[in-house]
Amino acid sequence: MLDLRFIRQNVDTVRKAIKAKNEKADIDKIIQFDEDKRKMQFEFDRMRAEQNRVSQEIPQLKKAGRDVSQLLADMSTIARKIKDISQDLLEISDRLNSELLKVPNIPAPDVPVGNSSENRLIREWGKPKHFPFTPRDHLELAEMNGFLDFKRAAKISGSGFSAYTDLGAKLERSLINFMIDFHVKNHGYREISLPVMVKREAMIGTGQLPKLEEDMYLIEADDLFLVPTAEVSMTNFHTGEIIPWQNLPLQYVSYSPCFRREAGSYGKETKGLQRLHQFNKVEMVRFVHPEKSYDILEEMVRDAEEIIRELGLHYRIMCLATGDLSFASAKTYDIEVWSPGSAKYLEVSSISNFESFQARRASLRFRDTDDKVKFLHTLNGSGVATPRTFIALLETWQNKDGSIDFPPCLQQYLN
RNA sequence: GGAGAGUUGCCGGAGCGGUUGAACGGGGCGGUCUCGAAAACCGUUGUGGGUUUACGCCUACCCAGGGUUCGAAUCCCUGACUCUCCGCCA
Repeated sequence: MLDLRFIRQNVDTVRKAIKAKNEKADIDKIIQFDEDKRKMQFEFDRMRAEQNRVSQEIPQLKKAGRDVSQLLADMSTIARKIKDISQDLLEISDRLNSELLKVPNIPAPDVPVGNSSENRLIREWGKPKHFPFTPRDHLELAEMNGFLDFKRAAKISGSGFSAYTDLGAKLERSLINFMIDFHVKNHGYREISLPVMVKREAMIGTGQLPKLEEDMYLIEADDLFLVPTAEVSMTNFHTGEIIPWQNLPLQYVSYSPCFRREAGSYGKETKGLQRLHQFNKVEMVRFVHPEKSYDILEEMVRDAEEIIRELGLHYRIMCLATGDLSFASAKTYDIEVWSPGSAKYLEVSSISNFESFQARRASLRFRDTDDKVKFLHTLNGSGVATPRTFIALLETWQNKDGSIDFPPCLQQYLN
């Protein structure tokens, strides 16, 4: 959510951002509602002051033996008016707020403008591995090694679900353990494990709602959502708190299953592990001082890429263009690993700076050195998602006979 | 699922329907004292909104939403959450 005062003073900037992100928030409505609301608030305050003043006089007049019946009658009228106004005030606040929740975050100034074709290559590591034979894709390799069983997964849950079997299951678990341990040991994150079912407010807090309700799994009986990423639970972990600046940054790493309905994306990348309704991911979240968030964004990219390097995978880093940015993000880097089997890059990590956008929605504040309470900045990044990493790992480390070698960093977990 | 208890400021803990933004205690911060520290003493210590060049002033907020009243932290209703016990269960 953006600061209303900011919107008021930077209408054009906000309009541009809405357009760049292909969103449809109504700024004119917001400006109008805001104006109406402040007018009502002023009127309400004025009448309330009057009411408070007289209400304090009444007992004194009574004590002095004066007749207050006329006064009481007058006040009764005022009380009714106040009730009417506060009703209107509530209504306009609701309308303003729900409109405000539709306004996306503003892209950072150095983000390329345009759709995904404008995504900017930042750097790459390694190069596509050359094989002296035709590399197999992960499905074939998984089949040969008995790592996956999609048919049976479908029996249980339908399409879009995976089953890892035997060494495949252990490999996936090893990936998760390796990543978490690595981030804790080398990058100073605290490991946490949080609920994967969350309240509606939490989903609004991080910005999935109201926009993406269609893509979320909802448990209607309890109005709880299955998280599409651990980001939701982690970012809302400190909701409503005012954190002393000395305690910043706070940085957490957590593994969680992620649930996505992927409504409307059927037929896209549906093969194997590429796009699933449920998958596992290690996620990093940081709560930081606003002045440092962009440095930390770079730092988090390095945190994530180190993992992939340890796994011996070729990758590249892209800076997403405005049209490809998520609703809540100001700037996002994607890390894409090379899949020799399909000869293309697969997104395994997305690292974003949300600036104060989520902080404002979820009420995440800190007390700065000047003793003022301010919104902090939040960032998150996958560190990283397991299915596509699993794909690239099998395909990159395959041998001619279909057997797989494993990178050294996983040995201790696999043995 | 059944039965009860609770939700007040940074924390503990009061609070007859009318100067209660909230007693009292603790903590924090500032000061006096001290070579320094401790102790003692004094002062201060919430978050939004509106208005003002500024000091300030007004307003809202004692879990949330309604209601009663001229006036509600205080009375009534509904809901959320927490806790205890019973049942059930991984």
